Amino acid sequence: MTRPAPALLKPRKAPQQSRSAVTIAAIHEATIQVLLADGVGRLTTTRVAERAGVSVGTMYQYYPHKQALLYAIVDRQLQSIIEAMLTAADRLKGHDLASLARGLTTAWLDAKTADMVASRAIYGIAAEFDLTEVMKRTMDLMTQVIAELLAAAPDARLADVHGVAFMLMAMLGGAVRVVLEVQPSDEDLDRLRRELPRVCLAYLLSANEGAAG
Amino acid sequence: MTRPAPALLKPRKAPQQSRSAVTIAAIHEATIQVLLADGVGRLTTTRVAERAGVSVGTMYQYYPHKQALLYAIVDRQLQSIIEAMLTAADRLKGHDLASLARGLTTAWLDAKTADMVASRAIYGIAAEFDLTEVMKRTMDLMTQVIAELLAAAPDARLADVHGVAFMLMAMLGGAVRVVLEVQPSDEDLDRLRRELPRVCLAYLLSANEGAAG
DNA sequence: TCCGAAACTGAAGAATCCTTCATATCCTTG
DNA sequence: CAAGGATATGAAGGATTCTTCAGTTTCGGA
Repeated sequence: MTRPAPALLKPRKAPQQSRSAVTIAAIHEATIQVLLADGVGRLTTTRVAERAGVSVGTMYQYYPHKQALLYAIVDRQLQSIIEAMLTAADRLKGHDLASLARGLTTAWLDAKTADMVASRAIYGIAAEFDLTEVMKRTMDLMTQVIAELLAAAPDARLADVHGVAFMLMAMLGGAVRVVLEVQPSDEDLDRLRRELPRVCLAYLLSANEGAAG
Repeated sequence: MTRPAPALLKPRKAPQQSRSAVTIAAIHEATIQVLLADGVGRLTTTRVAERAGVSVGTMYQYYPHKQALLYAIVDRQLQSIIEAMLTAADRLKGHDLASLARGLTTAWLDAKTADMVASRAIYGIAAEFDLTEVMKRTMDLMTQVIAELLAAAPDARLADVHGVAFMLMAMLGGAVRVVLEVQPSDEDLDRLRRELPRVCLAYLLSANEGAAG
């Protein structure tokens, strides 16, 4: 998508006193709330400020424009997920396919549901401006990480490691996304948590067999 | 999400002369183009009219407001997908799990990629206002259809047919979505087409075994 | 306690955007 | 071919939204 201009997406200034940190947190929280309650279309600076209990001007003290605020929120969430996955990857390195299937799905679900509200809110802005770009980069990184795990698995004999990692990432990311997006019931979440590892493992074993010499 | 008001989402009037049909088609096409080129945020009535080569007023002759236009486009695409899937389901009824895995993924991918541009565009507005509602209903319907197919498969011995159908739908819908959303390369699409059936089949067999008496 | 910096305020300007409607043009049918 | 409905136009009103900035309040250190 050829969007407006990259613009300056960085925060305007960092908080120095503790009260401003509180303010920023309130703004973030308010943004997510408005996002979930009213949708992107009705996410206005005024509404966010109002719900955060601050004035509009305050927001503009930390972010040069609305986009920068949204970007900050998405970035924070993505970073948190990346971090969680990298930690999990570190722990899972060298484990067999079964452990990987279980470990990866658990880590992904944990990361996404830890702050489920934020996750759901973010799906809403993903389409806006150039967030696709950021999300694509994140997915590529995750795919890379998964590929390395697969390569290091003792019982793995995969012909196309990267291809399998790609599919795994698409399934994980996609399935969790569509489920979370529609305000899932507890039953739905349970099912996801129970079946997703099975899906991944079944696929891994199938791909492994198919490529066995 | 508590959104504005359901509003009247139906078209204002139906075309009677052939030229108006052409106009409507042009408006639809333009909407999708603007959506992909500029994103939801910059999708304005003026821009759409301009690209369609008509005046703004013309659009308001067929749709009471912008939302109705977007709704019409989403609805058309969803209906087309539903129809394709129902046709496929009809053909696949009574087939075994392997055929179902192959048939369902192929049908889904065909439906989504037939008008890939429209599909991608729609992912962008999905988050907006009450489209989540419509999409959820569509997904529920599809899940139901898949469940019936699974129940009718001769080699199926699934304990929780609905649960498996739910997962299958989440995987299909989700995986295809995340891949299409990021302007996939031909290689990505090939991979999806090649591996997705394998994923589904592997899962079905695994679930079938796990539940065998 | 007092002062300078940090943080906050919110009215108002500027920019969009949605929608209407009076008017003009194009078909079709009798 | 003339009349009447169907279709198209686009300037303008009304509403919303983003962003700024001059002025006020609060905090922290001296």
